[in-house]
Amino acid sequence: MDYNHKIIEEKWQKFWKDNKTYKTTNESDKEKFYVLDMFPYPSGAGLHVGHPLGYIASDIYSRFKKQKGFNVLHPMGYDSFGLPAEQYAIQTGQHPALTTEENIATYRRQLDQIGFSYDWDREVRTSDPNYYKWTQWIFIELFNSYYDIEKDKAVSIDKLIIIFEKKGNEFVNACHSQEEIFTASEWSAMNEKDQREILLNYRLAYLADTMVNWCPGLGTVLANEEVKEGKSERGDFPVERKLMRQWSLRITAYADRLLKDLDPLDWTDALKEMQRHWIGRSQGASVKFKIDGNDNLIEVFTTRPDTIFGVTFMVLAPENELVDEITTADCKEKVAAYVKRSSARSERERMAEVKNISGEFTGAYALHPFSGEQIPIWIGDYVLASYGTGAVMSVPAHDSRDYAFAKHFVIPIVEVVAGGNIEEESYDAKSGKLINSDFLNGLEVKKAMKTAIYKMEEEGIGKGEINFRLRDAIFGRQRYWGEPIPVYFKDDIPYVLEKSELPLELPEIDKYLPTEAGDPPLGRATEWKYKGEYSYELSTMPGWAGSSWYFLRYMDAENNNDIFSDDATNYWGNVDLYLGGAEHATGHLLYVRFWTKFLYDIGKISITEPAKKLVNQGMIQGRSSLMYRATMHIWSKGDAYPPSEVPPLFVSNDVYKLFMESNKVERLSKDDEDRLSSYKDEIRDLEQESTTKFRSLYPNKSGEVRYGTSFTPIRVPIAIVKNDVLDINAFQNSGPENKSARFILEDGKYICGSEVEKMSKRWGNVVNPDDLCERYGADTLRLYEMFLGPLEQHKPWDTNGIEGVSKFLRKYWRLCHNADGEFEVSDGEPTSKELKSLHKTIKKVEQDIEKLSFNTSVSAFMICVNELSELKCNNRTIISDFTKLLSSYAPHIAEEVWNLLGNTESISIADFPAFDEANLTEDNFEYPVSFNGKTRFKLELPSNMSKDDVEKSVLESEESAKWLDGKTPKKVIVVPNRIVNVVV
RNA sequence: GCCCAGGUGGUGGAAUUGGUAGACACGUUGGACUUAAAAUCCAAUGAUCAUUGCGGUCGUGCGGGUUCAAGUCCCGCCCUGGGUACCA
Repeated sequence: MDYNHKIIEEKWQKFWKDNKTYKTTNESDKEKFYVLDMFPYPSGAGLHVGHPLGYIASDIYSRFKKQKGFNVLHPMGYDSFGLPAEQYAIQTGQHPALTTEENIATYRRQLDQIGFSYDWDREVRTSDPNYYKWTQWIFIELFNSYYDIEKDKAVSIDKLIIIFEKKGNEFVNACHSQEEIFTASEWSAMNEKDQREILLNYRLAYLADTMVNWCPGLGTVLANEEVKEGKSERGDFPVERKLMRQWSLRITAYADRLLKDLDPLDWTDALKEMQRHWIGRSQGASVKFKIDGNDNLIEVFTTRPDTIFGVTFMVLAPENELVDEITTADCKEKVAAYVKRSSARSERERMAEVKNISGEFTGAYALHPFSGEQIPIWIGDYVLASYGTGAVMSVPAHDSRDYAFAKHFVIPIVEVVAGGNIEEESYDAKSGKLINSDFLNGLEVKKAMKTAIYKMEEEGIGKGEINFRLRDAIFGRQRYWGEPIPVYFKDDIPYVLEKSELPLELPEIDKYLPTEAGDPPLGRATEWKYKGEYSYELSTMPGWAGSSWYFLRYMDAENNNDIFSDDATNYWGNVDLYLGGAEHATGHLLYVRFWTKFLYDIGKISITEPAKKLVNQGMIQGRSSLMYRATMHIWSKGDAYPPSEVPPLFVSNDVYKLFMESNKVERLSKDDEDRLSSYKDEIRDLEQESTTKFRSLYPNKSGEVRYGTSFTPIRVPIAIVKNDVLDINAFQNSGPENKSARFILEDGKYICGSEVEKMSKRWGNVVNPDDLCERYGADTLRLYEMFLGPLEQHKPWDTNGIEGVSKFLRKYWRLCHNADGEFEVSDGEPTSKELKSLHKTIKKVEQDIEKLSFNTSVSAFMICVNELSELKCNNRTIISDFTKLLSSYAPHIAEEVWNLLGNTESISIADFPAFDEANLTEDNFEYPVSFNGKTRFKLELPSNMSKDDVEKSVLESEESAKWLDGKTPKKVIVVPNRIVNVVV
């Protein structure tokens, strides 16, 4: 029988399913290994060829690890809450659960046909109440915890209450947003409502009035990382800032740990750098400035306390609360106008106007903490209300933004660090000696910083401080299709549900839109009340809630009594290899690290990081095909021909290029000139032809058809293009307007141009894995996706190349099948050549998989099969070992051959073939001999020959004489079994 | 602007980490088999000069440098892709 992928793949997929071949247990003597894919959001479009790339890589890796004797956990599930299903529900009225269910079924079918070794018994879906019950459970834990800075961990809120009862909050060292200080007796005197209100300022999940990113287009708030350049990441709707009472998670409490623990992780530097930047730790000091004639203080954060004597003005954010209070009467009007103007501008506009310097003087003065000098207080857009205290001390000599501001408004600039030229620009570097700075004079910047902070602390002016760019994460979404937040309100105060009351399930609603009163969609469920009495929280959790801990649930997915068992998490530990897209760098990957640390703090798990090693697979881009359409004119004195009937003219790629070239360069080569003029003739002929035709069709109209020589690239569906050659027939049948199309061809073919861009329906360049599985089979698809190039790299998809790997599999099949298509292997000892070929491959493939270099191992397979074919090898041992080697890449064909070899068990439990160096030793080595670094000839010599003998043999060889040309070599370099270089 | 990643044939990409640049494939061209096609197999394929042949020269984004030897290391640029954006 010829290699028939359809029969074979169906057969083994059924076998794996029936026999639960890939079931993983939590009890094993073997060492564990956890390979995780970032789970997909099941979109309606299904998978395109780019999605499975990472899944195939991780599948090969898992199967390989299994072969090497590990107990491998390799699960899959769905991030099934999310906006698209809800948007679809709004449009169609169809319940998102139904759409999601259908989409998941499609995904599953597509995944199954590629032959993955997932243990499907561990599947999770974030939208399944059995799963989100535990997401809610974690929320309750967060609500019931605060962050103790001294212990540097989350602690039960009950402990905090005890402290309040004993000592009040003055000495509590916790992460909080509580401003007032109270004593123990004051606490005890408070009613429950006030107490609970205060506790909210300490909880890790808290409700507070916060500036949020409000997206009217989606009708919900978004977290910072869901906003890209002022627009929503999903849907690309504008986002505005708005003050709202919202649920947030106090991720900032973990900022330091999130930063510190990054170092030892085996993640790419780029990714770690992105996280570091996102967390944005800066060290400096907070300094208090008195205001002249006002009791308030302006507190600022600065990273340059050393430049304190260079402060010549202060700038407050327009939103700063102090603005109103300190502005003098004569400045009121202008300041108010400025505040109004900047508040009206969206975040996006503000960003776009970075270069525009704007601001307004408040009329008020601050007093320099050391010199007591008056410092004017300004307000300005460039100071952000959301960072630090929303106020800065401006040191124009040593900060480029302050410099620009000072220059613009003509404010004095005082140099305090020597080394730059402040006439020209600010000197921002953190090196040089202090000048004009009283007690800091003569100190180096670093020393000056310490001294300044010391003095500030001594005099109670300020203190050393660390600031983070990271903001607390907004946790509520005014949406339906997400986890309900397990909270109800009594007297406007939030209470969490008892854990025994979970899950709090999503209620049914009539429409997936906000209520008339403007409440989120859950407000439509009017009967939905806690104990039939208290209102539930109406917003739901964001998309990343469920994905922040799913890797743990896989370890014990079927546990009904607990979120997961200690045994399971202790056994599986961290994810050993986590594979997914780089787009999750600051969203998902930061949150999953945060929740992992929190679960560690409360003693649920014993790891502090989710994944030891993380790899981002590159995106597979689409390759769009382009046609070039000539501009068309109708020249007419009177009544013209209807333009819609003039046939469009398309020119082939080469023709297009030639025309473009002729516009760019002054002179074309003779050859090109000739071709160009022949194309021009062709265009003229077509114009003539059309004109003649129109004259006869429309005898009453006058005119001429002309085609211009400027061209518009038009995308054409890749389905009607093969190897860049357009199927002209198919194109003409693709639409009425194309029916009459004219072409200027090259060699009788229309060659399309191409462009690499995102794979998308819009560009007609989507390639579906279903078609490829049907035509070539899953094994071929798997191999080809890997063959395409390095895993991490972005690369364009080009279906043409798939023939190569398809040929390879058929060649491998033929190795163990005779001319009649019958399975046939020979017994007996393999030859040394055969062994050499095999073992070379074993070594290479093993090394390659370990370093995730899958593309090169596919080449190695091809080389091996080419060699074995050459040797006409069908030796049982060789075929058997090679099959084991191949099985992680092409599991179906490997199972089949394995079975034909007489094995009854699945190949997935067979060991990885053992490598024996002895098979690779060579008697001779063919030395490349170079003269002055240029390879001139090759010389075969025994591999154990000494350096001196090699040198001698080389110099004595006939060929050398020619290159030495009678001269004596200056130097001869011999690298044993590598190279010989003669310097003349 | 800043921070990453990357520039190698017509194309995707290899290169034992300083040691034969272009493996392996695609594509193209020519050939074999066939009534024909498909499939399969064989050969050529970086550029250029020369050609009867041997062959020569150039060549890993650009310009320098280190070295017996550089795609690989160092210095200075250019370009492409990604991230980020007044973070005090």
